[in-house]
Amino acid sequence: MQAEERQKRIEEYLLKTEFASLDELSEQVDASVSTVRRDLTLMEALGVLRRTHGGARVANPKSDEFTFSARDTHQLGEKDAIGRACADLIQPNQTVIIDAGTTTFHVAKFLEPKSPQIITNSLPVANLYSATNRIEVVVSGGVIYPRLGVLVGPLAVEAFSKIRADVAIMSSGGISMEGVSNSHGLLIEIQRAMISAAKKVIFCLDHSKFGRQSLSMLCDLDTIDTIVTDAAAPADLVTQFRQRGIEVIIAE
Amino acid sequence: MQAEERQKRIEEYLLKTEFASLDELSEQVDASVSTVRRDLTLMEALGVLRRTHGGARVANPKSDEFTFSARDTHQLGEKDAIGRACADLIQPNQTVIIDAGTTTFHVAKFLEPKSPQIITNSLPVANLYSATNRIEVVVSGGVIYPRLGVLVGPLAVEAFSKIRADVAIMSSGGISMEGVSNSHGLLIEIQRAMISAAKKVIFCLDHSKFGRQSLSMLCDLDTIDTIVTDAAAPADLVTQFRQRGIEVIIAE
DNA sequence: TGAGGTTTGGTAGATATTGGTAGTTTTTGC
DNA sequence: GCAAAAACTACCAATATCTACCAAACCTCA
Repeated sequence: MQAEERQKRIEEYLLKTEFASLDELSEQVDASVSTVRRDLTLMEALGVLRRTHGGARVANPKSDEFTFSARDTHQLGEKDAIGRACADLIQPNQTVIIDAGTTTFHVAKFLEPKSPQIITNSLPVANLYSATNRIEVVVSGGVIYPRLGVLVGPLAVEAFSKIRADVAIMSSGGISMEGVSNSHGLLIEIQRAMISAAKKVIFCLDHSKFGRQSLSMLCDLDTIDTIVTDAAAPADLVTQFRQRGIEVIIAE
Repeated sequence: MQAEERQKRIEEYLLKTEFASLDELSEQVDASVSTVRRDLTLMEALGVLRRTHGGARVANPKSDEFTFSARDTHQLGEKDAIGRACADLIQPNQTVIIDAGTTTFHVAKFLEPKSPQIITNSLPVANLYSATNRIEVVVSGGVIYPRLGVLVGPLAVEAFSKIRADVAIMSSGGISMEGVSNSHGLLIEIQRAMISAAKKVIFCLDHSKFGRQSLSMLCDLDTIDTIVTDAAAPADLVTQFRQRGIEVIIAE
């Protein structure tokens, strides 16, 4: 790839994610870390972006667009690792449903090489691939849920009830032996539709979700095929989930 | 192959891909790398493209009405004025359909005070209000049309056929006495659905669209209630449109 | 047909870019 | 506040690409 093309892709990627680590960028543009470093130095001089320790962020963040993913530098490393590990589970050319949420967004970042067909109700995920034609992205309809950039409402539910997919990549507010729960009542109905549309159900949950229980139950453990989490997940719960026949993948 | 033919093909290829390596181009036009090199040097002198290390990129990436770019400053002033003038036509609490396109995007920017309900298939418009909860935005479903950030396909058409709105704010590639035309075939069907869903149809067209005719006809003049344009619109056409009973508003 | 010019494909040496690696600085975790 | 880990800088060797030039092929027109 040409230097300019690489730099443009870095810029576009940053506009979507607001912040990115060097490793992430080097993977995205398929170049060595050294090269990305040089690109960043150059682009910083041009005022396109600002370098930080370990990565870069956009110089003038589009104010509102990605509030949720932007502020989410919380547990960035874990979520990145979960994203990579989960993307590894996807076979090329599969049809993948991606739930809205910060963790699943990080999965979406690493899906491009698998060239899957993606179906989502998340605007950030949609934006991630709106410029490339390497991946077909289907967006469910719906009303924008303010601040989260999620499409909700009957249009969304309907969209997911009409389709079939190979995998659903989900996230939620908490998981315990009782099942998976989520705090946004509006999302539950859509998530259920996603789950029943997919042959395989993967939940991406960082360790902080373990043992937590939110307002409303989403589904019980039998629904889950695979859980992807990070190294800090409590070992006892992991063991119990495995005994229940759930594949648990510890990222990194 | 003739030199000219070769250069034309290089240009066309670049317009499609934006970047291309020498090897890629030499394969495309079936000539040696040396020849392509010479072509590129010549074409760079003519301002058609810019050489880069290892290849070339187009000098001014094409931006038709629908290619959306955050840094689109092309005729920014006019489009802004049109946006304001068009937003003035909207009554508070109306339901408004917003077509995809750069001009209509500028309308969307000024709609917030009217707190309308917005229905759109444009990702940029959706992003504009994804963070605020002062406006309800309904996004049609659909497949993302690469690079344009527009949702197309049956899901989109279906979404608009099921709804009713007060106003449709449209744009297109050209308008003449024969009617309104557009270059993207895929969008036509959706735009027709938008038009028939709305009680009132407003077209936002900067002066460069006047007298132009694109590939496919979208609708005839009788369909249009109002045209919003800028001061540089050709007076003769404006007069003729008015005689046909269309309200023409000159912004600024 | 053949001289004269032009275009083409290829090649050697010069130049630029890339990926990797020491050694230093910054950040992190306790 | 200290030690370990991560990231940065600066440099080097290995590629990749560029320029400039040459000979062969290809026109053109008398």
